[in-house]
Amino acid sequence: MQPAIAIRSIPSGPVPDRRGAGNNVVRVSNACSSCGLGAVCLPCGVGNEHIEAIEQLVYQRKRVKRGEFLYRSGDRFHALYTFRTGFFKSYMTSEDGRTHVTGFQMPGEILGLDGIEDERHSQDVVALEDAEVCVIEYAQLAQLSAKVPDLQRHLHRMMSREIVRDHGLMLLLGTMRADGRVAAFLLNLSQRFAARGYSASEFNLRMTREEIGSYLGLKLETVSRVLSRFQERGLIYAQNRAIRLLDLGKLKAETFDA
Amino acid sequence: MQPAIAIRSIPSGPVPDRRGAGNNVVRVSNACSSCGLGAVCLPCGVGNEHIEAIEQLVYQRKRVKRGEFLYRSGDRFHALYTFRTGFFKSYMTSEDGRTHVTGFQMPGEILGLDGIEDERHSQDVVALEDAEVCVIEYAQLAQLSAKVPDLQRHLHRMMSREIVRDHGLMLLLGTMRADGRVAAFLLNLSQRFAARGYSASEFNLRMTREEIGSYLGLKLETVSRVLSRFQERGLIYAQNRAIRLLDLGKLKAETFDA
DNA sequence: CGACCTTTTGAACGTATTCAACCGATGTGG
DNA sequence: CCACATCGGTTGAATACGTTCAAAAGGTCG
Repeated sequence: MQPAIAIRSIPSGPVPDRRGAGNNVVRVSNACSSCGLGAVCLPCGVGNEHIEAIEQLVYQRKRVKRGEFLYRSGDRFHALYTFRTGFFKSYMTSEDGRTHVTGFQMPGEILGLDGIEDERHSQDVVALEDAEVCVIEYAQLAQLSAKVPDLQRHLHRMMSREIVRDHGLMLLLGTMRADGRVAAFLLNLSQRFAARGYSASEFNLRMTREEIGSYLGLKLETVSRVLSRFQERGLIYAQNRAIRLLDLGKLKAETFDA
Repeated sequence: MQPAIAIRSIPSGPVPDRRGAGNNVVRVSNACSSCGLGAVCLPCGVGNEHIEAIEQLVYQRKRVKRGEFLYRSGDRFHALYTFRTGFFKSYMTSEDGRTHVTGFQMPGEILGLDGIEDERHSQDVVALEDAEVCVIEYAQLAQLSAKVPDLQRHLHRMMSREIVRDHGLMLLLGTMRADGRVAAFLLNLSQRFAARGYSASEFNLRMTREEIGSYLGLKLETVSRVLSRFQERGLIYAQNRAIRLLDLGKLKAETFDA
């Protein structure tokens, strides 16, 4: 048995302004410019001269506690969401009740795109960690993006990114063995933590083995076994939710055909 | 051995205007209004008063012969595509050379959305059947959709639909057994043929067992075996590319947990 | 008409799943 | 504060499913 390690939990993001508070709707007027997520969030790629306009879009903040839903399948679509702090998972349920986790979302990533098609959401989105969510009314976003080409472009890009991401996941689900899937999953998390300024090699998982398995098309026991195997081989150190990546090269190699 | 059946191949769509021909660029000005794909294509959902504007977008037609690429991974993105006749497959290739078919496209469906993100296409798209493609310059589409809210809405909807479609496929790849996958695949094709006015129960596959397998995350032998099994049980009749669905109910039942 | 590609089918194999037991951490109520 | 219940995670053994390897037949296209 290896010694336990202490991995600091990811610190909370900056606390937003609370001026002009309504009842349960808190206005956060110039939030975006002080948010620190600029590089990964909506304003990214939009010129500074339009930041103000974007800030007007995010007219409402919402707190979603761990275990609560941001939205549910069948809910009427009216807004897109991003968030400063917290962690979400999204999942689909089929007619006959099978469920599949479609993604885990980190601060700055967009949620709600599944609802545009037919004005109803087709997934459930639940917080795995308390979250501060920025609500972007779709009607307003559409209106503004018609006036600000950069914003339109950015919105399209985000949707396209989601499509490309999904294709990547399909490739993983369609062609990789269990070891490759888990390795790819860990490397993906690592990269996304790094993009947010956290350690690329040490982090805490926010989800259970079962949720990982659902995401990767594996059973929870298989995920557990693969993690144990990686640990035996010295590729990672895993203690429950705490993960330390010890050999990124070998982990990457696992994603090749193996 | 059952007797061979003759399945009519899907008739070609209407032949577009060719007035105002350039060199290899053929202008097809009021193509959309006479195309017959309205219900499934770009103009769908956009008021008649704007049809003309949309027709201006499709300023170029392109012929892509069977086996030729519409675009390739890495190609610079500049346009979205739809088509009146033909059949395409799209696929991704990973760093280490594994490939995965991400979709089979029928007339009226949109191609190219994967390229918006970083101005490069991330997939290869190849014709499985000679095709007449409508090229929609992205810059123009973006410009027009800023002026025509219905068009903007419709564009967003198409991207969202692609996202939702991909999630459905992920669910299939992540949770279904071989029989369920193949059944779901056949039913999906059936539905899409029906939406285009063709028989829902009799059609010719345009793709090989290997391509089906790549799409479904199975090997070609497995696809072949499942089809044989379905045939023995009287769910379908399959003779090479010709498919006849004999029991939609039982086929649907295959997609439930089995 | 001939070469090549696609499809089918069989048999052996390997990988992930299933079922089950156990452990440890977390949280609740007495 | 401790006892207990619950949940999440690990591990083992047997099983089931899809893959791999191989051979042969049937189609298709130049």
